[in-house]
Amino acid sequence: MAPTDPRDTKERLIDAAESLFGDRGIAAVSVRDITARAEANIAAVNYHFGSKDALFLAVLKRRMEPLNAERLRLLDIVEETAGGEPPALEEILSAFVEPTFRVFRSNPDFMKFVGQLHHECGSLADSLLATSRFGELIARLRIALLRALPGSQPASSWWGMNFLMGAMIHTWMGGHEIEAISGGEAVYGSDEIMVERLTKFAAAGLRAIADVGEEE
Amino acid sequence: MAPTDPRDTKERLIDAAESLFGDRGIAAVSVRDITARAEANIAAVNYHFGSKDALFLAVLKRRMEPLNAERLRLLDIVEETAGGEPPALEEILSAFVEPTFRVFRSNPDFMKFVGQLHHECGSLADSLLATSRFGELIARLRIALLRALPGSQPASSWWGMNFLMGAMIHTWMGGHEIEAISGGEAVYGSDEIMVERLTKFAAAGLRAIADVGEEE
DNA sequence: GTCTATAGTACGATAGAC
DNA sequence: GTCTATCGTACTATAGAC
Repeated sequence: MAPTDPRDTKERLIDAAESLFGDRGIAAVSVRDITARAEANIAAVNYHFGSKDALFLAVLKRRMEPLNAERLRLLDIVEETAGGEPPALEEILSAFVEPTFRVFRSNPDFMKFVGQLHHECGSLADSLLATSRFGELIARLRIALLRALPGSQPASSWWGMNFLMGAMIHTWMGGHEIEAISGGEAVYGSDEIMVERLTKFAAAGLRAIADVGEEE
Repeated sequence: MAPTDPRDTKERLIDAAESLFGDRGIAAVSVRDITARAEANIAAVNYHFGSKDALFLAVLKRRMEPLNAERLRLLDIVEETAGGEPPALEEILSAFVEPTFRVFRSNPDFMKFVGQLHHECGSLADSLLATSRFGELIARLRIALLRALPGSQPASSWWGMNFLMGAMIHTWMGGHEIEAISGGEAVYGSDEIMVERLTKFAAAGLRAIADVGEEE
């Protein structure tokens, strides 16, 4: 029987894998799950990608490359607009956060997949760092944060970035949960408001911990 | 051959499961992995617990029950000490955060396991909410936050709690990662400093988003 | 490029000897 | 309480027909 989705098998496999990886994690999804969802034959993953791991990398690269390129582009704009001055903390963080919520709106499964990846500690997590200019992005972000927080402890901005990443990942993965726990009081609302919440939260947090750990 | 660990098989199984669940997630760990690590027979999990799921619940309850009881106790103390006034935001958050870092020092695998649990969306995640007074803890925390942030948007404190949970989970699970990425600049340091960083970060963040989403 | 069939392995769980 | 042996199932990957 012909699949209901008209796109070619290779693309349907990436879509199916993205969706399942985001929902259940990478290790917990079988090739059979993926081919069933994609309405493809069991052998299709191996034919088109060679292995489950290679399919995983294809899923990661398809959206991560344009996503990180966009974040770097926004960082450029923020710094150019500010002239020689250090830009406001909120604007720097927004360049890092906002594009992910744009992807989240159109492809929530992908951002959940990235969240899963951050917490599946094995060798797979390293592929995130090695892929799609992620290391370059972190380095640029770090320099911008240090300029925006003159005199702060070097460790503080690292831990602040760590907290922001955690808050972001948890929001991608658990937004629904909070809506349920709160009995409807915490509504996701628009992306704009969520980005505003996250960037204001992290900017104020970074300023508050700038001197934690300082010698007396 | 006798196991090298002198404790009884049941306890060794819980220890082994906790450690493996924290490292790799729950779904990715097999009963065989657990019994091998515990130096027990393959049939031991079924004999002592009945199933892998029942062992999972035993791992969760063993430390989660005393942990949440301690968080509720600290919340009581913070509120009593403040008399009728609302306590400072930092102190409320510390009651929620500090005990987890005490457990993290002695049993890092357990807190990583809890982090894994929060992000493995299936039916297992619900067991966290249903276990060990977690719902009660969240409700108490929420009321305290609202009193400490008078006039704030109801949704804001929910999202702030969500961000704090994410930052905390990511720190349990990825502390090592940040130390590596930072090239040694972000050292974990003492629990006291990490708790101080997290509570100051979240308190300032909560104040900063208190009025986000307000009608004009 | 898509299918069937299957090799080879690992899984959770249980029965029954000791 | 611990062992061996095994059932029934699911897994990744591949070979070979069409």
